[in-house]
Amino acid sequence: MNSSVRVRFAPSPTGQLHVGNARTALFNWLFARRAGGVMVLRIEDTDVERSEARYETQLLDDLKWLGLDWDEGPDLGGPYAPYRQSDRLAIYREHAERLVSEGKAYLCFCSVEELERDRAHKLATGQPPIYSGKCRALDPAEAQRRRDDGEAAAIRLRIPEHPIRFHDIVHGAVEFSSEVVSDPIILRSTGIPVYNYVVVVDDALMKITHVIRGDDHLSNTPKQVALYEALGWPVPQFAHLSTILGADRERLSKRHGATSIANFRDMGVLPEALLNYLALLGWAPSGGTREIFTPEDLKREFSLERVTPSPAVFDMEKLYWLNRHYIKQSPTERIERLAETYFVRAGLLPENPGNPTRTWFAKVIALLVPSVDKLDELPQRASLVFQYNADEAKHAPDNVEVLASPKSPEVLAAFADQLQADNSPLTPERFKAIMNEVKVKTGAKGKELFHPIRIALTGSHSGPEFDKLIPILEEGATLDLPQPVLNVRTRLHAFLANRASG
RNA sequence: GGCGCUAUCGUCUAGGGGUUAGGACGGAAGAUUCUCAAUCUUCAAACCCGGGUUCGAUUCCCGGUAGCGCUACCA
Repeated sequence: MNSSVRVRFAPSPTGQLHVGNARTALFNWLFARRAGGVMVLRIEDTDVERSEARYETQLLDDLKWLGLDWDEGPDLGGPYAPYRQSDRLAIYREHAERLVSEGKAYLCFCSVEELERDRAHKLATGQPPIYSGKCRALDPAEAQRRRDDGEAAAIRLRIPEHPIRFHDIVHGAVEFSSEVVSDPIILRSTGIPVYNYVVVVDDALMKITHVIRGDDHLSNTPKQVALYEALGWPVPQFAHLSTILGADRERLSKRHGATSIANFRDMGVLPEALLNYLALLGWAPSGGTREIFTPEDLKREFSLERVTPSPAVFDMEKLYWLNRHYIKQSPTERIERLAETYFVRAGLLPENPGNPTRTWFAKVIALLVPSVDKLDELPQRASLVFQYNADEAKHAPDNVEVLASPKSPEVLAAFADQLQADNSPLTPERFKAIMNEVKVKTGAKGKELFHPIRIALTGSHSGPEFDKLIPILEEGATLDLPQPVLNVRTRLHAFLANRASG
C-alpha cells in the first residue's frame, strides 16, 4: 500500500450534490481508504456568480449522509489550508506572475469583444477557433509598461509546440497535438484566475497524487499538464470517470427527475443502497457476479484499474432493488424511525407519538414494508389502514364483478351475523374462527370467501393477510390519531348500510 | 467544423484469440398464498458495421457509424 496517496474531491458550491459528483467523491474516497491515503475536500468557488455559501454546507451534509469522510477540508483545516479557492486568490496571482517573469506566460491585452470577433470569424471560415497569438510576441518590457499605465491585461500560458501526452488509469495513453490547444488565459483581466489554472495550482500545492474526476475534464487535461510543466511541478496520475447518463442516453440532469443526493434521501432511499448502487456504476469486482457491497467490502476491493471507461445509464429500478434489499436488512426500529417522518408529514401520525401508538405503528410498517421501493411510498400504501370509503369499495370496477357473484352477499351476511353474535374483542384467532363459521355456513371457500370480505373491509380484493391486518385495524381504532382508523365492525356496517342505496 | 473519449442482453456489467459468452436489475412463466407483496424455480434476451492480422476473431489493429465530451477572460 502506498501511504503517500493523496486524492481530492473538489466540488463547486453552485447547487445540490449530484449523483455524478457523488460517484466521483465515492471513487476518490474508496481509492484513498483502500490505499491508506488522504482524502482532501476542496471547495471550488472561483465562479463568484454561481457559488453560494449555503450550498457548501449542503454539500458537506450530503457527503456525510452517504457515509463519506475526509481528512482535510474547509471544515477540518489541514497542512495545506486554506481549502476554499476564494481564500487562495493571492496564491494564484503569485504563481501567475511568476510564470510571466519566467517567460512561460505573457500578458494579453486583447479585449473580450476583439477575441469574440476573431473567434466567430474563424468558426465561420472553418478554421479551428483558437487564439491568434497576437500578444504572444509582445515585448515583455513593453507589455509591463502598458499594464503599469493601467491597461487591462489577462495572463496567458504559452503552450509548448510538442504534443502533450499523459497516462490515464482508466483510459490508458492519451495524446493531444498542441495545434488544437491554444494559449489559455490563466488569470482574467479582473485578476480572478480561471478554473483550469487554479485546479493545477491547488492540486500541486496540496500534493495531490491522483486526480480522479469526471471525464468531461479529459480534454482539459493537456492544458493542465502544460501548466504543471510550466510551473515546474510533478504531474499527478489521472483517472477520468465516465459520464452518468439518463435513460435517453443524454447526460443525467434535473429533467431526468431525482438526481441530487438530497432528492434520494427525501424519497427514503437508504444511504448504503445509494452508495452500493453508485459503486456499481462504472466499477465491478473481479468475477462480476456479486452485487451487494457494504462500504467495508468496497474499501477492501475497489481499484481504479477495474473502472469502466464507457458511460453508464442510471437505472432507477436497480437502485430500488438495492434499496428494498437494504430496507429488509435494516433493524426494524431504524426503518420505523425513518418512516415516521413521512407519516407525520402526511398528517397520519402525531409528532412524537407515544407508546401504544408507536407499537401499533411498528406493525403497520412491518405489514407494508415488503411492498415499497422507497420509504416515501409508505403513507400511500397505508391507505388501506387510514382510509375507508364504502362507496368506492362497492363501485370499483374490479370489485363489482366479485360482488356480483351470488355467493358474495351470502358470505357478507354470514360474516356480519357472526360478528354480531359475540361482542368480545376481535383477535386474529377470533377472526379465524368466524371465517371458519362463514365457510361452513355458506360453503364458500378460497377466493369466494376471502374476496368479498376483503373488499368490504379494505376496498380491495387483494392485500395483506388478515392475520396481520385485523389487529392493526382493531388496535388502530382505539388510538387517538389525527386520521382515525376505522375498526372491522365500523367498516362492515358502513359497507352494508349503504348497500341498498348503492 | 476540429480534437478527444466510448461501443457485450432493454439497463449495469464479467469475460477474453477456440466459452453452451457468465452474473444482476427489469421482463415472461411456474411454485407457494384466498389475493397482493415477499420468497423460490425456470425461460427469453447481447459481442455496432466493414476490412485486416490469424488455422481461428466478440476479443488484437485500422476504417466507418453512432453516442457523449471539450473546443470560453464557465466550472
